[in-house]
Amino acid sequence: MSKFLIIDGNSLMYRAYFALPDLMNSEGMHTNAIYGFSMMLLKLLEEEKPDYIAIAFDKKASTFRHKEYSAYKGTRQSMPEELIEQVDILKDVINAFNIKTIEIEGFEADDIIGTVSKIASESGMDVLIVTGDRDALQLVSANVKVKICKKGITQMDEYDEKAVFEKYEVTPLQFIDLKGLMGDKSDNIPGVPNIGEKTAIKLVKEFGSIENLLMNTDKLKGKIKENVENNAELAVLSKRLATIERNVPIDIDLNEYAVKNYDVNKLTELFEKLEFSSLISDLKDDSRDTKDIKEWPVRDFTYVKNVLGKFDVLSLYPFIYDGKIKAVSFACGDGSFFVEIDDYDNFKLLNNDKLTLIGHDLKDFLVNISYCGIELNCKILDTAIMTYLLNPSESNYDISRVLKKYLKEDLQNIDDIVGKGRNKKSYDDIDKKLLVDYMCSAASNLSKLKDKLMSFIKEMEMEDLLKNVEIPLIEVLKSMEVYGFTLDKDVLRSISKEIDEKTDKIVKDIYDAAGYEFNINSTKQLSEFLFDKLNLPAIKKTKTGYSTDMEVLAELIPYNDIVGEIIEYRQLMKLKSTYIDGFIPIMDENNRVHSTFKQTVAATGRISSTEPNLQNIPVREEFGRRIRKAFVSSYEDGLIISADYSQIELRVLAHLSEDEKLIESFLNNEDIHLRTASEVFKVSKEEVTSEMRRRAKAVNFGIVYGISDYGLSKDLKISRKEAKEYIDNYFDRYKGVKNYIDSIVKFAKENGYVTTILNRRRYIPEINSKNFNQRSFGERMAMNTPIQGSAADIIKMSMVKVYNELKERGLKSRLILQVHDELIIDTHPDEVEIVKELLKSIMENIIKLKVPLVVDIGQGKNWYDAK
DNA sequence: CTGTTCACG
DNA sequence: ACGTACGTGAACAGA
Repeated sequence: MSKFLIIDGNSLMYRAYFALPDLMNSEGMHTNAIYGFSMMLLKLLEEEKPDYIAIAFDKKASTFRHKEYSAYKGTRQSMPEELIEQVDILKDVINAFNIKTIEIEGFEADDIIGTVSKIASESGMDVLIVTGDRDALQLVSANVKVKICKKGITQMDEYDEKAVFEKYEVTPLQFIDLKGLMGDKSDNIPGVPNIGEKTAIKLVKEFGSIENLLMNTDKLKGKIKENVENNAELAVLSKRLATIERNVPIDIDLNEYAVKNYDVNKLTELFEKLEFSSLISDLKDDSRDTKDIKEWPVRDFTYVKNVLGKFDVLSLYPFIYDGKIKAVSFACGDGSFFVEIDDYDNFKLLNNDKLTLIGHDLKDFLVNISYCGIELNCKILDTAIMTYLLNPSESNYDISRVLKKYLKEDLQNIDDIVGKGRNKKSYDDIDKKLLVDYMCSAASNLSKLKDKLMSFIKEMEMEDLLKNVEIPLIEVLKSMEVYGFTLDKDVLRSISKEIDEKTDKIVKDIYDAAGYEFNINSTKQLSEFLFDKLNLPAIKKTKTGYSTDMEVLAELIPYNDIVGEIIEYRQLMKLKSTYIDGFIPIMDENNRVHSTFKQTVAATGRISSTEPNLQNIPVREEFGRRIRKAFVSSYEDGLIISADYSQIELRVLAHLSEDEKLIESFLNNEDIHLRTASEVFKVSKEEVTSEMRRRAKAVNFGIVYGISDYGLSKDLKISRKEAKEYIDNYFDRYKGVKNYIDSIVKFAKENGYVTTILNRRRYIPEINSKNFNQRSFGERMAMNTPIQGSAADIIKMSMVKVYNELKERGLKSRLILQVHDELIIDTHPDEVEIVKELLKSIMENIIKLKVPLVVDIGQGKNWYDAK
């Protein structure tokens, strides 16, 4: 059966006004009545779920009761100023709820309610009347109930016939007689003097009605008899005044009062103006909204505000164009909508620690809004990273590819919508329909994608890696990017000048030697000069001609002095173009450069750094190393502190292989290359020469890279036979390593993948190739990936912990860079000692291996000095 | 847009 | 007989 909810607007408005403290918004407007009324309305809609609803209001003109009795409601004070100013807004709110109000000239809300409830109940509906006034109890019948506010605004008593009788020992209709006898102070209904509730109930119970009482006054005694007899007319008038009119002449179509969706935009806007933030978040869990989303997916932020509070998991897909977030699509499950972004502050709506945001490459978005000062505290999940963990060798993790692969969803390519290169469209020229469709499809699939990926991740036992390392790392990398690394422009300029002077002279020398000018940077023109003009021996060929790389040039040095100058020119040009000319234009107003760290690029699990790449700043050659003098702290008198893992890859190898000798070396904190030299060359440690140590070091590198005699021979410029001897000797002495390498290759051949300490996985399809090169490549990957990847796991764990520790302790120092085995902290001068202790204790104890992890710390006013 | 070279771990 | 050491990114040249 349908349910008609009818509300006494005036009564509830007064009720809210008096029950609540004097609330005001920042404009000084009183809001308590609107607030209380809205709260009651929301609660009623949610609890009662009516099919029809109406709110009745008094009409200001005098009512028929005043005509009969001029003193009617005479004691009532006029409406307070603070309530009057709320009435119109309250009606706007009701309007935004899409609820119709009823007001009729000359009648009170009570009478409208009486009439409408009669019509509704006669047409077979259940009626629920909500009011603060007990008078309404007279309207109760078999299918009409009344709810009356008890205390405050949220507590209500519901009355049906039985409840009325239990409470007042009379029927609903006799309630009128009761009131006629008792009178009503608030309505200024006189009643019979000296008859209160007790006597009135007794009389109504005995006589049934006022009329019957007046006919039988002889049965009364004493003072009561006297009062009733002397006030018979008053009693009749009081009864008439107390009787709610149920036949107000109105033409009403009940269907007009069917419950509609409220106008979320308007309502949110009003609540925002009134500053009812808690109510905005109460506009929630309304399935009607999801329906709206599907019907019309373009929204504005007012709408978003309402919707976002409702969900504890939301998918988000941003459209970042020219470095700005132009639009975002939100989804809950597969319901989604699109919003254009005019004000980044709107993203603060996502600041909710109960919310989980699902995104694909969320860091891009988080970094972007962070540059505008917006930091979110919601939980995050990233489907791009999840996809990367499932297979870190993919060339890219574009959403369209991923959806195609895991959900068989076809998404139009974003490049087809936006255009590429010189065909890139201006934002306004983009086909909005296509963009909205693309973004909503992306967002609405993320949740399903997440579920699918998560089931695979659990299957592969990578949930810990995802949740404890990769996901927390997003915020760490974000912070590193946004904070940036401060550069000293003067240092760069002075090195630049030095390079210019040197190269000017070198270029002249080379042109003199050639007898003509050419582009020394061109491999082709340089090889013409070297191999045609100078007739030097061409040692190596490339696909396109003769090679002129470092290895070749080094061999040509003895033939002609100019070769040395070419080498120097190359080095200097590299430094200038990449690290000086490349850096100066990307420094911001605080002299900082902001790299982008890529979490889904390196197949081994490492992170990579781009634009600029801060992970390949020169260090090996002294001249290039001076570039590091330009990398300084952002703090006045601050320090750059560098903490690097000593021999982390060989330690990981010792752990994984459980090789006794290797473990022993690390337990005894030996010089690892010296020890290897003594083993490989079968001499005592005292007899190891520096050349032997150098070669042993190369052997160790070779082991880590997946050794081959050819590679080693080339690196050490020795014969393959000799290289093979080194390797054989090594494996003879380090049997555990040999066993490990054999078993990991075997594992890879059988399973098609290898794993790291944290169960990170890399597939190696090449390992079973019939092509020798491919297969060998696969074998080397099988050997190298668990080592390089486990080292990556370890430093990633350290990054998360170092970042969190600095944050929790409220330190000003910041983790600003990771270079695979090294963390760089921009350190506040007051925090040097604590940062050093913190780094060492966290990094060395982040995981317990079969060998200790050792961290070396360096400090200085710049990165150069921190080594 | 690919190839070469070279910067780092 | 095979002919690469593992993992990255940027600048430049020359189609």
